[in-house]
Amino acid sequence: MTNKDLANVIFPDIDKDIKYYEDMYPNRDLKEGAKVTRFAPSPTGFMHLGGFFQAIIDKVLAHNSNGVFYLRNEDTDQKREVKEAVDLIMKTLEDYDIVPDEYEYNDKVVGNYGPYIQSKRKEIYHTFIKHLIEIGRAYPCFCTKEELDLMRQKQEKYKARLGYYGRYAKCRNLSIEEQIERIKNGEEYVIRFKSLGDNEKRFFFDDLVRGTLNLPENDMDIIIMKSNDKLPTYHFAHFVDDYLMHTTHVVRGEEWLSSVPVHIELFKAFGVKPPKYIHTPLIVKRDGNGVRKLSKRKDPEATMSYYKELGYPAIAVIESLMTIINSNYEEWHTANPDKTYLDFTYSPKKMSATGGALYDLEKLNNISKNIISKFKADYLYDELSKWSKVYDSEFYELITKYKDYTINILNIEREQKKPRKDYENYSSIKGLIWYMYDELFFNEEKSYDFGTINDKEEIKLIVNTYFDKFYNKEDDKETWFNKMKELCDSLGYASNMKEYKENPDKFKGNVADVSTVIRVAITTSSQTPDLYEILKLIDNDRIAKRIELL
RNA sequence: GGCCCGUUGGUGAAGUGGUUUAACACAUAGCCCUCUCAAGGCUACAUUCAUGGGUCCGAAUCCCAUACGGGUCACCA
Repeated sequence: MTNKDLANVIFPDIDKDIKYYEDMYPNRDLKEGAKVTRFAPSPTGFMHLGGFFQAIIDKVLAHNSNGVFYLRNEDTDQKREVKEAVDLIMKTLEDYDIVPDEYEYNDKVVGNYGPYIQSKRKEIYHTFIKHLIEIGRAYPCFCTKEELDLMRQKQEKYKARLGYYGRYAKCRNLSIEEQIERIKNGEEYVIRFKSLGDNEKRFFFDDLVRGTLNLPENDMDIIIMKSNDKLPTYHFAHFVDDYLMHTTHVVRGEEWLSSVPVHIELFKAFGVKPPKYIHTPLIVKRDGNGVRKLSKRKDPEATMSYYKELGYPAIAVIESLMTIINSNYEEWHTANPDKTYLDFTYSPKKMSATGGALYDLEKLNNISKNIISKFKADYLYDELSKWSKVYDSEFYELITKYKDYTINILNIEREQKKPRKDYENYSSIKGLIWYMYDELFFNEEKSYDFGTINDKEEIKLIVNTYFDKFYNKEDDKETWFNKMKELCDSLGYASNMKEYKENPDKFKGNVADVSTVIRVAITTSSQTPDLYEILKLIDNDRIAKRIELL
């Protein structure tokens, strides 16, 4: 009895060999230096910000080197799989315009290195595992959960390293006869990798972010194939897929750093070169006095859908992530305003290796405000329309009914060298311009705060005098403002701020107080864009109705 | 507990032995401008790089120890 017999008992139907697949997936025809990256999420039902963060890096890396960025669905944990997860992942990548060069979705396969779904690659994994068994580097393990628990307890008691290795690996030395017999008896088993490593020995490993690391060799006989569905574990699938798909750069979270010795030994067992690794910092958030990993349950901002619901432009989210990816990004972007983030040369060495990057929503808001302020009004309108259609149907109907009017509102203080920056996302817009719509203005609970002037009669006097005697929709801005000053003079308010400051007692108030009254009377808010523009957009009869409410 | 990674301001961080009196950006505060707000302009914000020791003429930068934070040790990825 030989290992070959064992391999045939375990995989009687596998008739291909490694070479077959190596020939099937030859080296990619790319120019020197082209990087092949992949986004490899497991479909568990939501898209984590951290995964997206990695996808951006993958995309930038591939784009910059004329390489390939592909999507691989890591669905080997069928227990955790959520059906719609794949749709969500694809949709998110589409929303952010980072659709991979190669992927598999809804029976559509793009690219020559598929299948890109791990559950469809079973035969390939089995072929590689069979090879390992044949050369004596993998074996069936019959240990039950209870036995493993017992082993762990023993290890804890004697303060030994935890895990299945060395003398604790009791199935590694079973005779082939016994192995075959137990399999034929229908015993449950997993396949373990037979490690040749020595935990006392160390080797050097280059992580592109952290530099050269000195790590202990792996000596764990890790599970490479699970018992129930015969699918590989992450470690083994990582080796097979990234080898066959010719990934050059693996971008993954730093939680994988401690598995590096395992992965290196796997590549070594097949005599092939491992890819380069970029272990990214985890994205954390402040929690009391400490920081912790962003959690999908506690932190809404951990999920990509959060940004969509609030209506952040996709590019704003990407840009804010870019500032974490490489902090010289902003400087670069200011120096190269016409380029996009895809043109930026990402350098892993410059990436912070700090325990965790704190994702800062304030920063996002700032970036987003700047980006939205540069949109043309009709583009903003289209985006707002798309967003509100899904998340605020009432507002959607309103802006659809008054499309041109809405565009005009959005255009206030926009067509200028330094456009106004007050919309941080689409969901905040309604709260800032609601008063422009009579449907909202006359139906919402309102409270007026006129600032320094609060005598009712005085307020009415100011407003009535202004609209009866001074206001004219045809006026240009300068005339308009001069009339505002005339109004002040006629009612005993200072039209000149300097004069007022020098001699406040001589006046009832100043031009700022008066314009605030008019502003609030029409909008209820003292914080609005340019009053002149606002008044221009509201017809006189609508203005009259608003004055009646005072 | 073993192993691994990390520790510069409120935040992201630049910085790899002297050009650092520690960049840039966000946030915060103040002033200016101003019909409001936003924007913009100006100014302030780490005498110090977790702590302690060492090497050196010179250290945030190199070495050692300690502390603290994180990761990992699953038939999850």
